[in-house]
Amino acid sequence: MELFATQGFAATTVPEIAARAGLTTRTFFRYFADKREVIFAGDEIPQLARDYLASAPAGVAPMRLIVDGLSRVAAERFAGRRQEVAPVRRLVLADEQLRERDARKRADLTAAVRDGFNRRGIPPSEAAVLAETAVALWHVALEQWLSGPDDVPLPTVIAECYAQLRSAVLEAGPVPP
Amino acid sequence: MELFATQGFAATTVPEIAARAGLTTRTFFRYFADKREVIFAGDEIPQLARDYLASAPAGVAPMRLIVDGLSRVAAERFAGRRQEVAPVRRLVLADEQLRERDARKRADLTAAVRDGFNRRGIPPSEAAVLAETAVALWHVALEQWLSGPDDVPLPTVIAECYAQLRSAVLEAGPVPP
DNA sequence: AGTCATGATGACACTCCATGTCATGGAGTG
DNA sequence: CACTCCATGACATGGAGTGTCATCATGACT
Repeated sequence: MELFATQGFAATTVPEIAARAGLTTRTFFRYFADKREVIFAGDEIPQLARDYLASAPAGVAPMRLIVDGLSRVAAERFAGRRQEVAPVRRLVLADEQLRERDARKRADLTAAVRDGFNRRGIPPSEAAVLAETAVALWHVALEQWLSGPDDVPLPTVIAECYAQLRSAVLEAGPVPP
Repeated sequence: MELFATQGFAATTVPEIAARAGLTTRTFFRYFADKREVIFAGDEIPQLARDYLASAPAGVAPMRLIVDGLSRVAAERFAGRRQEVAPVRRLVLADEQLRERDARKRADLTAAVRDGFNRRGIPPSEAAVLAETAVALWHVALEQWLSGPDDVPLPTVIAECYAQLRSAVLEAGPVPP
């Protein structure tokens, strides 16, 4: 992180990182699949999503499960950590390769949520729509939370985003026949 | 595409591609920023989205704009081309690097749609939610269309996906206060 | 026809990422 | 004390991607 902060991600080589950590390049690649993973390794959110969807009571409306689940993850893993998450996020957004890897991680999370809904007996097509919606809400809320003032809790932002989605759907009405 | 079909994407080197095309490796990289772009280059959909949102009449409900716009792009650019798009999609889904690039292209499209809504005067936060929803619907519908039978038109799948989103939101109701 | 600018391509060298392979050494175990 | 196991180092290699200069075809202008 020190090297990235001073030189940027792209300009920092793996040998540099390894040397700073007192290791060889080869050992670096034994811990991280590639250079980008050094930022993203150890992401537990997909597993959290699976666990939450597996343990939630049956019969709850899926979209309610989503808003509840997002708020819970927000409260458990992000509350009070905004000042610590924001710099990493800035680093990711500043580099094309990292944005790309971030997009892949997002796809991984979507797959986890879709899988979680499938295991709850929701048919694949609907599960896909729900998973995409969940992750979309999550990302918009996170981005907004990180770029906004420090005194707004993430669950509040999530609720606002969902409210916007809901009103957009209500305003548009059903699909024309 | 011939090389990718027989060897897979990862096992095909840029010198191989260049030689098959009668060019040098250096020239390949003058046309494509990297090896992955050879699959994705020339994607016009983000620009289509911008144009559509710029030219659509004012006052239309944004979510209606989305469903209409997606159906239009589907009809204009994908109607009858399912047999031609599906193999490329399979190639992308079979390779990790290509899935990653695909995720980035999706993010690019999201940015274009968000921008389009912003230019229509929709506030940033709402525009972000709308853009994410639009691209989510698009991807789910496209995936479902490509994996399903050949006689279902893409606009129909889009309408079904939106209907699922709408009923999920209606079922869940407003956010708890 | 001759000259010149332009742009595309080839040729070459180079750095960095990523991986396969074997050697080494230290921590436990009997 | 020998032995196994595992992490790391050392080394070699190949492929991606880029900078730089030379070459050559094209077309405009005189």
